[in-house]
Amino acid sequence: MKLEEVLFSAYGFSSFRPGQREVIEQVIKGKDVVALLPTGMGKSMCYQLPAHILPGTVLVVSPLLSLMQDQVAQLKKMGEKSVVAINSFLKPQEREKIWQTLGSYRFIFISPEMLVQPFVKKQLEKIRVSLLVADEAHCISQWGFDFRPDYLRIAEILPILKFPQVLALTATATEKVTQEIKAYLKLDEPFIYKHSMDRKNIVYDIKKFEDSRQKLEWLTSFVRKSAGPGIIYAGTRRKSQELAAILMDQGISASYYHGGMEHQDRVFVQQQFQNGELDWVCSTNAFGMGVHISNIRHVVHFQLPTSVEGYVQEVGRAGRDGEAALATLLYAEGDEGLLQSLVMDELPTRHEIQQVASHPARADQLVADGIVRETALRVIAYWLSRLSESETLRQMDFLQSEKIKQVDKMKKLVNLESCIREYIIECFDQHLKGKPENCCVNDGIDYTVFGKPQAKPQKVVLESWQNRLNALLP
DNA sequence: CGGTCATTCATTAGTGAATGACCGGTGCCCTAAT
Repeated sequence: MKLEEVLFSAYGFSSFRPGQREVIEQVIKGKDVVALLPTGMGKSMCYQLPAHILPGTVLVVSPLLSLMQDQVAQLKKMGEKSVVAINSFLKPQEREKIWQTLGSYRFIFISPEMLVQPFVKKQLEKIRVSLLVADEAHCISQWGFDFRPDYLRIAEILPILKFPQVLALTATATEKVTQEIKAYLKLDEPFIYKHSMDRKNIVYDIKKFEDSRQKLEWLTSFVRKSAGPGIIYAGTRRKSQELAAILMDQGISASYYHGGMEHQDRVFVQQQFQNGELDWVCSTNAFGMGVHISNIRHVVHFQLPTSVEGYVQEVGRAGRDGEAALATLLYAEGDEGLLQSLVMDELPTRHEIQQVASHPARADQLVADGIVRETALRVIAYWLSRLSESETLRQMDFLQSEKIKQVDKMKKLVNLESCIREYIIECFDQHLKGKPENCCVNDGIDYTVFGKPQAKPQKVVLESWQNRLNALLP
């Protein structure tokens, strides 16, 4: 059967999007693949379609529980019944049942943390996995080194699964990140598909101010005269709430989102935004992954992101529909401060490493006493189980210097006098092929194309059935 | 770096200024306590 026929019979699509065919062909041939496809290019089809041709299960490593739930729901909606997410949402009974029937699933979604647990490994050993997928594979290098070290351990599952082929998917990866993905997933000679990272319909703007008050004044007047939906990225949780409050005061439809909120509140905000009931979300960098909304017109950065990669990911959430979208980066003197210090705090300190190394049995106590941070302990434990204390210290120094380089690239972007699009693409080790007419602040921007806020239809208030019935009756 | 919170001080009573310490973002896990 031809691929198009499978595509049509299983999913009802009649043609592939750019890149999909190339990637899927290689997967079916049995190659390992690293695929860099921009947001909104149908990455998930790259493993969904092969699942209908390969004999065994497709195991998908996914970074967020909410993303997993989403993907499962989406597959079920398309009529796929044999799909499951293994995570902490499961009740013990459900979990027990899943272990019993594990081999019968066509798709299994799992977090890296769950994947490396000994019991889970033992369960997965019993089944036939044809394809291991690392979804959002840039997380390996974005989070693996300082935040979620289990991301560096995904390859441990390969011998247990008797070396299935591997597919790594991401929208943003520099050459360095691509190499790290290859190294940590133990891919010898993968087929690498790289789509251009450039998003032609995104226009890059930078606004500079003397202090944060001016920034705020600009933001409120900008939001009032701009068409949503839009995301405003703030540097801290508190700031995201503050900005949302200020906008709401002006009668603008806005809310906030950050990692410190209750899970259900986060889900609620995201859904409101996706349903078009909310024009603006003020958030930390927690917001965005797994947000499927195609018509985001604006992404504003109220503070600097910590890397160009992070910036591109956040900006990339705009304009998935292909229509013009504006990315505005706001800068006030002194803004680098927060950036610098956040980045300095990311990695375990020398003191933390030395404490854990000299009291390995009391590590948990060190966390309880507030001497070592919990995240730091996990990162230290990962490295100390592989390297000596002095090697670990050296590794952290090295990672620190890499982070400083990333921050410097971001600082350079703010002060750029040449084309921003060109600079960004070069940060991703690619070359720009042709500039759009509306390009960036340094090449001149036509602001008229991004739309003005529309008069919203009055919100429909759902009446109770009694009231509606009464209204119908004379 | 910049904002916030706690402490200190002067002093005769509850507050207000000044100083210094501290913190800031991203998520999985099924733990222990309700």
